[in-house]
Amino acid sequence: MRSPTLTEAESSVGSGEAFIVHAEEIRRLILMVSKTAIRDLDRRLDASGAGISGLQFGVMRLLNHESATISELSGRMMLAPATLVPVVDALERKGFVQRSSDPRDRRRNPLVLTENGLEVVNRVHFTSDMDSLAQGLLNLGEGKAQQLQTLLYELVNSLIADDALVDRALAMT
Amino acid sequence: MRSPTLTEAESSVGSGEAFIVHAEEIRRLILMVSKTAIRDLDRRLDASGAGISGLQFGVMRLLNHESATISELSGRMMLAPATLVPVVDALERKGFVQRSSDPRDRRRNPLVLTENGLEVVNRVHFTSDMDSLAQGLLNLGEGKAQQLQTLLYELVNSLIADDALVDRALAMT
DNA sequence: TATTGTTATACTCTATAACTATA
DNA sequence: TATAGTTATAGAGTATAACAATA
Repeated sequence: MRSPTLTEAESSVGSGEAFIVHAEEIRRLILMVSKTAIRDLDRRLDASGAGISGLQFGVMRLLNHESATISELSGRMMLAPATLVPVVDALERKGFVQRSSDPRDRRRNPLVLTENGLEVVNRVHFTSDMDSLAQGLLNLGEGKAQQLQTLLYELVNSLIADDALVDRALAMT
Repeated sequence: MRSPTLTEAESSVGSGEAFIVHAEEIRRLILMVSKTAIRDLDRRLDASGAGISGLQFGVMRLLNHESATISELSGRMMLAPATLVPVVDALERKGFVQRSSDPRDRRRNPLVLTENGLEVVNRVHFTSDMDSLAQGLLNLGEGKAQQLQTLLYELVNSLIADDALVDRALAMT
């Protein structure tokens, strides 16, 4: 039971069925890996005692590279700006992030890490060698890990070609 | 700034640094792809008019293969049993799923799809050729899509070796 | 004692709509 | 008109703890 509409790409290649099968299986595998990765980070954040969530940590990590506004973060993380307001509120309450202001455009409130925030970002990592994902890649071997990374990179770039929303998404929780 | 503890695997290979870098990047890419896949399904479910969420659909899809209890589903989906209770409640309210009983073990309540539920599962698919992911794989080409699938499969099996929780996770939202 | 299903509860993640201030 | 940030609100997803029924 297929969708009756054929895309140009599908009809030009003529093997849409195979790709659906791939997509379904790849989807399943990717979701399993990502659930594992999210749980890895949550577990490590719990152990760190910093008292922050994965999303809060994702924001701090982006701010570690460069200051950014809520709008800019929302673009990079594929989230609605309103979603980030309580996240930033919490980080400010905990003293890890501060809202600053831009004299040249007073609508903007660039966020900056405090010293405490910096300390947390440097202490807790997104990925540690103890994580299931890192261990899994270790089991896989260097060559295959490299191959996988390359293929995923190409896939994401292919997604970008089709999907404006992924466009500026450079980092995520 | 590394974790001071070395795992056996890491010290035996002696290149933990490289794997951390891989893991960090692969983590990022995988999360982007999975966010895209989840959004694909949500969009399709909205369009289908069935009025169900991704998680609800995931449950129905597992029941399409064979009847299962909440406990069994929670194992396969890596979720707490309590998480699934309101999900099943909603599906039962909508008339897509029914709780039955097992005379041989009266603690168990195997879930079964109703006729309406069956219709929904067969009409809406997890993945369609219109999805960003399917399109991305199409752009990637058959050979690379196959390679990617194989590598992900090996990775998940490597995860399983390290992580009992992923063990029975055969399907996810 | 252990397991299945459940209730109660709470927290995180997420979005939409409507608003204020600024451009 | 458009953008940045916000408030209000709502809903989905998730977990833990404690309990009843059953094994």
